Amino acid sequence: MADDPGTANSTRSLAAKIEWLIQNRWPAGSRPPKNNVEAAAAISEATGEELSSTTIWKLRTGRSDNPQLKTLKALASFFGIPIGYFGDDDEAEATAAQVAASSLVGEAGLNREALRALVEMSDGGRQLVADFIISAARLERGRDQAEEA
Amino acid sequence: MADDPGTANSTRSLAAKIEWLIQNRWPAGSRPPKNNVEAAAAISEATGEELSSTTIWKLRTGRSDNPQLKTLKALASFFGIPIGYFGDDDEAEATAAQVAASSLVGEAGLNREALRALVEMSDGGRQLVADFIISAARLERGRDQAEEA
DNA sequence: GGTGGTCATCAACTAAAGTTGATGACGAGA
DNA sequence: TCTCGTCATCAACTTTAGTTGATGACCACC
Repeated sequence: MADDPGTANSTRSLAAKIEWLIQNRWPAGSRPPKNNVEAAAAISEATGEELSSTTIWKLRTGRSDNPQLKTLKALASFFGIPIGYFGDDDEAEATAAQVAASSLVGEAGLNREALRALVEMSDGGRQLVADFIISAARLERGRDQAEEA
Repeated sequence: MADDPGTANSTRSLAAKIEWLIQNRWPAGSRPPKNNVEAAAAISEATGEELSSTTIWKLRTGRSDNPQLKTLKALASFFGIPIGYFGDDDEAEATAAQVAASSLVGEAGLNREALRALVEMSDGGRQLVADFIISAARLERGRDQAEEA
């Protein structure tokens, strides 16, 4: 795995990313690469989204580098990666903070319903929540310390 | 917020997602919605990717629902979200959590403090917070609907 | 009512993504 | 060397995303 777009890729073309997926993340027993016909057939069957071998070829060779959403979905689904993998490197950097934040939320153990509610809330609402959390935490800490003493 | 971003998240169309972004995540002072011409101009200027107002309109109204990668990149970059937001619902929900988290972390150090407090909190405390969020969101929804009427 | 400006909507066009079928290069037997 | 099969490559076609310019609805303001 000399080149690894999965970790610290920087200026890799879409073609390179897709090539890497095919070489390194082929499912079904992590089988090594295939020919384009077989690749297309496997993806089509696995995802239900029809993809021709020529499309695979164009993407691998950079003949086209602007696939449509349904194509991206099919690839992402097949290789088990998020669509964001195909995003810009700029964006990868920008989302790093979000990924960190999301792991925080994961640790925090908020349930799905609450998260979803949080998403649709106004900024003011979120501020309210933030204040609530802080005072709740402060209360909790104070109570614990009181018990210790 | 005509279209409920949170409730029927499972079958949220691309159009609804984009509409939600425009209504709820418009940058530049979180200004309320715009007309399509202004929206397109702002996105074009901010991202360097030319987008016509008709394209925005088609996406908002569902007249087209299969945008190309460069369009997705422009939208994601402009709204400060990962491209995965446009993916399937599982993935969208995951990234929605990231978006929420980033909103929490976003502006004030106060919010960062809230997240940290959340991590330290007991399970019971977190449950309390989750319930608080859900009812706050419900209240907010009710208030919005009342104002609309 | 009339006039003017704004803006969503649409029809017609362009560009390019994706498909289909053909071709030719290449390797493996015989 | 000849033949056969495989497969990347390509050209021609279809489809549709995205653009451009026009139209008419709507809302002021007079």
